[in-house]
Amino acid sequence: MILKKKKIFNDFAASKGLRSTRQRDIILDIFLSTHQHISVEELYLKVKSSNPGIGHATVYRTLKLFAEAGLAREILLHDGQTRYEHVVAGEHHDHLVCTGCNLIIEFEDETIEKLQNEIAARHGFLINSHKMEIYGLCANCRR
Amino acid sequence: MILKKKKIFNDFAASKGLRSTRQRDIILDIFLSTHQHISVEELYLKVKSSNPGIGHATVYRTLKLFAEAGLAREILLHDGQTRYEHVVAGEHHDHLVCTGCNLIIEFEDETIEKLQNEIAARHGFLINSHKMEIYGLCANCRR
DNA sequence: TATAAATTGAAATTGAATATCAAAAGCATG
DNA sequence: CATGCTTTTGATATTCAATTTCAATTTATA
Repeated sequence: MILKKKKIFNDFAASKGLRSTRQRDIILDIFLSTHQHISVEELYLKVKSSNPGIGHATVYRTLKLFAEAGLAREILLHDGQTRYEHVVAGEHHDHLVCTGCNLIIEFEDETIEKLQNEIAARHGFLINSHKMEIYGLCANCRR
Repeated sequence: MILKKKKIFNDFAASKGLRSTRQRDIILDIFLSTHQHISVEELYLKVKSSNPGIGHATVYRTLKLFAEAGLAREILLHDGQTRYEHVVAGEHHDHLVCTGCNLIIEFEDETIEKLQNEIAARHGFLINSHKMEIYGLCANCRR
């Protein structure tokens, strides 16, 4: 699984004529070891703790590459930080976001995906990606 | 319609103990006269052209009030600018965004809304709002 | 190994958004 | 309508994420 993702990135790098560097390997390893929805800053700190030499800009640049390669997806929630989540082939999930405690629950719904395709087709759109977030209060915060 | 919205804002202001000011009236007028998805900067420039005295900060502050009052909704697309769209009571639409030319098409789908409610219920969520954006290429850009 | 090209990282820069705070304006009261 | 209190405004400074710059380093290839 992780190996497969590394291969995806290597293939992407090769096809783009990118060079293989120690920094990108490290950042990829650490990104793959994280949970969902990590912000660039969070990942940067994680990287920095084991590899103090790696700079800010490199983490930003590298995450953009991961997104281009199809390994990661940028998500904008409402805290002013860009976050990245893992892309799992053939799977797309959306988010329930609790405005009380910032809990994020992922869900997947095939019917919604289908409807999206229909809507896009109706407007002549070729879908590349989508995102959906539902905001509200989770069971805990409702009390 | 516009009058109704002004009333909504006035009622909101009254309930919050906010004062009625020339600036807020002007910004509301101009906001109501705009098309969908205006960025704060765009609105600021519009306001400034007829009322050079009105400041940056006031436009930001006032748009936040409109959102609180339920007249406007913040949307984050992918250009680093916060945009505001008009909220129409009882109606919610989502967006098809063309990554080629930045065309934005609105759509509404009741079935999706229903599914969202079911999903939320399944997780014990109380929905407050949601947003959905589908990214891809519009009919023109596909060619 | 030498060369050319890509990559890195520190620092500077950008740009959106917010905070600060003195001056101005709104509002209630006498 | 003058007074006094509070909110609001706007110029400016500040914050903070993200990007750009560019000299030094590293990688790939011959």
